[in-house]
Amino acid sequence: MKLDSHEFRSRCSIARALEIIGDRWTLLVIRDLMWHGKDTFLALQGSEERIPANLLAQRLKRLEALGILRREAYQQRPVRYRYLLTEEGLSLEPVLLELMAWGHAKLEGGFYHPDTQRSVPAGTSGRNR
Amino acid sequence: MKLDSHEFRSRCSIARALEIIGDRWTLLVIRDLMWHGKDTFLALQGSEERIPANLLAQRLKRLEALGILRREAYQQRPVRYRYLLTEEGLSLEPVLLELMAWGHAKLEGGFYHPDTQRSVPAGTSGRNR
DNA sequence: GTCAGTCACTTTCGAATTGGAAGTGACTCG
DNA sequence: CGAGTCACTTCCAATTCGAAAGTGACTGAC
Repeated sequence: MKLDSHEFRSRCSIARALEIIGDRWTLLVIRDLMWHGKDTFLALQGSEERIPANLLAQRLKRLEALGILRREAYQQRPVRYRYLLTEEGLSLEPVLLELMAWGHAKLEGGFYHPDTQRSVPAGTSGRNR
Repeated sequence: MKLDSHEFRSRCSIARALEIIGDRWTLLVIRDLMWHGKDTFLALQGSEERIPANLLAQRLKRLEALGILRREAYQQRPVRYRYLLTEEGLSLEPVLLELMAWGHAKLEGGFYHPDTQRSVPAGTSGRNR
């Protein structure tokens, strides 16, 4: 069921977007795929937030069905997949950037620079409030 | 319990942000407060997405406790409150804007221009995929 | 005064999801 | 062969959701 066959409960773009990605695990998976080179089940499972395996499996399946990501086999015996964001998935990057900016400014979270792949650790900015 | 006393499960800004606003009702409430002049319980309840009253009450209470919004009485008998975003809440606007851009581009959602308060209805953009 | 309507919640309860842990099958390797 | 690894799946208690009904404090009409 791709994005174009999903029945939405609202005409509003934000509400629609949140129906697709409005839970925290989905965006965290997309973050890891987008920026951190984590593209296998085990790598995604190994993030700091420690997503439970059943939720990770369900999210990957769902995001694939929606066309946000796709998987491709990188070996055959046993078959193993890597997961890759589609253009729909990649185009969520500005959302991630703004979330990160807010989390950095208001919550003292760390800052990742996607272009240079560098991180500023959490807690290094003053509280801007 | 304000943002500065919340215990986070991750150092990552995005994960932290999602711990605060990573459910769909929260951001929809913030959207209505931010752009649509819906600042009373009844007005917020009347949005197209039809948030259930118990969830709305809980989200308002939680967001107030976190310092994302505040409430002020606009009448006394019976006492009635309006809800207003704090600076923390208002600074989520770029997140909303990017969500809207993605939802508009990929999901044919409508587009709202906050500066002019004008809306382009859902379904008016071609599918850019 | 009574009654119906309004509003801001609260409560109820079944359904759905989450989260943590254990389990399973298909491998690989010593 | 057995142990370890990986990608899930299953299980189950806890939590959250969603829809509807309930409640209390009003207001206004009769």
